[in-house]
Amino acid sequence: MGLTGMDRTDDSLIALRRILRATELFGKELASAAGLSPVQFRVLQLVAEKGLTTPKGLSVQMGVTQGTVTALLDKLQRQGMVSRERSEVDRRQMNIAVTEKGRETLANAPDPLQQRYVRKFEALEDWEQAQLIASLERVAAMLDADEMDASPVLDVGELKGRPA
Amino acid sequence: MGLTGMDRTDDSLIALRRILRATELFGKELASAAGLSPVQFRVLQLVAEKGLTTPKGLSVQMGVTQGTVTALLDKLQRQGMVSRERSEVDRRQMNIAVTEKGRETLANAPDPLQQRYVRKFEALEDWEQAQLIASLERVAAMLDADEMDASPVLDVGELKGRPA
DNA sequence: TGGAGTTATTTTGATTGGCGAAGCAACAAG
DNA sequence: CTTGTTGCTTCGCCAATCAAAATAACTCCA
Repeated sequence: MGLTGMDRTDDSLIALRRILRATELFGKELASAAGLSPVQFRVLQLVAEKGLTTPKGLSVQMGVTQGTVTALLDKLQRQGMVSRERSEVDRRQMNIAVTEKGRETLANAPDPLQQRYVRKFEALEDWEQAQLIASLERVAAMLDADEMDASPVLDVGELKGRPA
Repeated sequence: MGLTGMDRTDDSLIALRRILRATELFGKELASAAGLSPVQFRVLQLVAEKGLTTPKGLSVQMGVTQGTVTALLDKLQRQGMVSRERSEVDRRQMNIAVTEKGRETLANAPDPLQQRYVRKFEALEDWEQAQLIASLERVAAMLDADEMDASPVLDVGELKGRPA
């Protein structure tokens, strides 16, 4: 059986792996460019996106334990990237916010992955963009949606409220 | 500016992140199912794919240093998953091969990500599959191809020899 | 032959990310 | 006020990673 079924599946998996690999490598690039580790950078981004979060929120979003988040925040705080303040409404909680320095770091750290991708994506024809989005969302759905706990995490996706 | 340009880019990035996240989580699942860490599993897979490799080859393929690979192979070897033998032709090199146990482990470790994905992918209409592949490859190209060192890594992709 | 330089691997000594369990403080419900 | 729950931190541990140094083997040139 020549170019049918299985081969196509392979092709799609290969493309997927390429995507995964590219993003992984760029993550490292990014990290060192910003003077933060990939994970630290990600935390900083999440905090910035939210404006204000809690360790708990981050741990759920990132799928790691709270202890891990604490450690990461320790480092970010030591570097002056985020601030930690006890919440007034519920004093068990800590409010995490980005500092000015953190914001600058984010602003000055060009995310090579996104920048390159964004540039190219925006150069595409309208219908191509639409097509790509449809495909990516479809793949994403095949990977996570059903059959899974529907994820504690979607966050970004939820903000945008995808259909399905 | 309503639903144009930027929003689309966002949508595509969100889908991308969803894909990334799903694979990351499944990696962990997989790992524990197989009794190996995600990275160890990946190494084992790579070795199996190649049939015979060297630490150097693996380090390039994975984008990590050789020291790291050595450590990983130590563990896999201790668990009887791979064998290390000095190469006859160049005795600086070590030949890494999967053992029977390693092969079994791979066979019995259901890759939930791939399985789920594969099942769904194969259920798609022909034209849908083609469309998805085209889109994924396009995205992959936008992420890695040009502008980058053309990557030391493609490996799987090279086996299949994609065009472009 | 015999260096000099290069390449493949391992070793060593860090750091980071991650987990689980234990501990502590604050809230919630009786 | 007790009991249970929740949010966070601490602690001890392990895996993954790196950079740099040490070894060993190869290559090449004179």
